[in-house]
Amino acid sequence: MSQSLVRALDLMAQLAKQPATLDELASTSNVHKTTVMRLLHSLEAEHFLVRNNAGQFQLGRKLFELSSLALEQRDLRQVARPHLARLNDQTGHTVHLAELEGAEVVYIDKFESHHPVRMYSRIGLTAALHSAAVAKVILADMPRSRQEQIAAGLDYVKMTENTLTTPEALLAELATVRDQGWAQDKSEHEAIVHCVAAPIRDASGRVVGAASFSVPVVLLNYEDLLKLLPILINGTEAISKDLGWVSNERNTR
Amino acid sequence: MSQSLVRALDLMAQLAKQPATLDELASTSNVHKTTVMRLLHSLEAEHFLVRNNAGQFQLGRKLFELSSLALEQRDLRQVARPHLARLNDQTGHTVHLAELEGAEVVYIDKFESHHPVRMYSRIGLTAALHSAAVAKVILADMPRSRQEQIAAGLDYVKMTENTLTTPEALLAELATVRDQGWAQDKSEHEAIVHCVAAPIRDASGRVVGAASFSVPVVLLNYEDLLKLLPILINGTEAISKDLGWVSNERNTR
DNA sequence: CGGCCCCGTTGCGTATTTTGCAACGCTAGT
DNA sequence: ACTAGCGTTGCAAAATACGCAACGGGGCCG
Repeated sequence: MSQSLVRALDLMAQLAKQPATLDELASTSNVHKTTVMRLLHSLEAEHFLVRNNAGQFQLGRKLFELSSLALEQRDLRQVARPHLARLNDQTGHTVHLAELEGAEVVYIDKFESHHPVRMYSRIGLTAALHSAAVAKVILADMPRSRQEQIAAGLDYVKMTENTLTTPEALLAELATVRDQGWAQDKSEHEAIVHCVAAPIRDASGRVVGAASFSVPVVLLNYEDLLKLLPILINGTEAISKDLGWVSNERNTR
Repeated sequence: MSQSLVRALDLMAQLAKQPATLDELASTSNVHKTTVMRLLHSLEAEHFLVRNNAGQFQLGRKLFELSSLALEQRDLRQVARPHLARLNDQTGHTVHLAELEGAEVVYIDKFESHHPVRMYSRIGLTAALHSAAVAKVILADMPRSRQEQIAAGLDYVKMTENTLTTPEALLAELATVRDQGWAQDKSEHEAIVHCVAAPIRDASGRVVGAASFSVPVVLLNYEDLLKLLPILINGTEAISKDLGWVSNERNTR
């Protein structure tokens, strides 16, 4: 496609992990040193890159600026933010907001736990479609045919004892989620955390995103986790209302 | 430099402001439609771009991922985070963290005010060197010669009544900041907010960043703002210590 | 129903832009 | 003084990106 662009994006991805020197970048990317340098210069000129005190290259302010700007553009995020902050304040637990982006479910906002035990996640990462609670919630709203298509295409990496590993299991789970109006992740992704998620709908009644609590099992057992559900659903419904959703409307997909 | 790359970065900057269609992007960037499309395709393939429901192009998850990853790489940010969170909790006011990046002072972290009146800022933006308190703090640590060089190169846009408008005024201010160990922004940037900032030092004693409180004048008058100073400095010193700074060391730049 | 406008897409020939090579300069460390 | 690591430059070759012109499919309006 566009060679130089793709190469530059790849360099940025490398630099996101850690600052590096020219030669390091050139060798790990199999691109000639000279070429790498020219790309870096362009990135630097546009402030996507800076050299740090050690003389290494690292990503620069323009990247952060575009990211935060673009994130603000997402209506869902804007509307949800105060509600999610409230959920976080009330419970002290990690709150995530996820949205469908193409064929992936992406975390677009996060509020850190107030407890010392944290879980690992990051804005911009994708949620595993067969294990994350937020993904289940979003998939559950899709037409059955699409669900089957997606379920057939996953590779069901077994991340813990409880991970669903077959399309059938996933489809059955999605049916449950759809009926009950929320989803769980009972240590299906990471053994040490479990989650509950609930859908967010817009004026058309379609699910446009999901919010979740992620809690280390050492803090709350499954039973206590479920006690957070009313609070969560209260929050997601408030967000949905802000998006124009009317609750008494018959949700006829 | 690298034409296609620079063009692609420019497209991303456009899209950060708002989602757009192919033709819109082509016309505002003076690049042929076909070319724009090919660049967009490359960006899309790398997940820097997605099409939204309306069929428009918007920035995608990879951008967010790289940004948050790269931000985590910044040692200062990592170390400062819990301290800043505490400052934010204690006071409820907006807390900023800024760092020198090349010849610019960039906001690399932010904790929102708990009060309804917020101020406008964004991670990745640069601070105005002649008015922002965080910038003053960082500049104040530089050698006099460098200060003069920078002071001579600014364009002193007058943003409020109180904005410093001459190199002399700025240099005098920097001397004061250096002596007193903190800086103010008395409605010099925005008439409705004032700030106080304090330096963060690493093991070498050099100033590596600054943290600040930004408070709307309607919430606190200047006198009350200054009462936040002990809390702020307490926080920045704690961060400095975490970075290996030893307080009794004579600060002989 | 027909025509129009907006949006994205494709094929092709050209030449501009990017690429790789080889060699150089600088600094720091031994 | 020698070496190793890092970034930089000039140049010639060609691969890559470019612009053009034209197509196709919706959706909207008359």
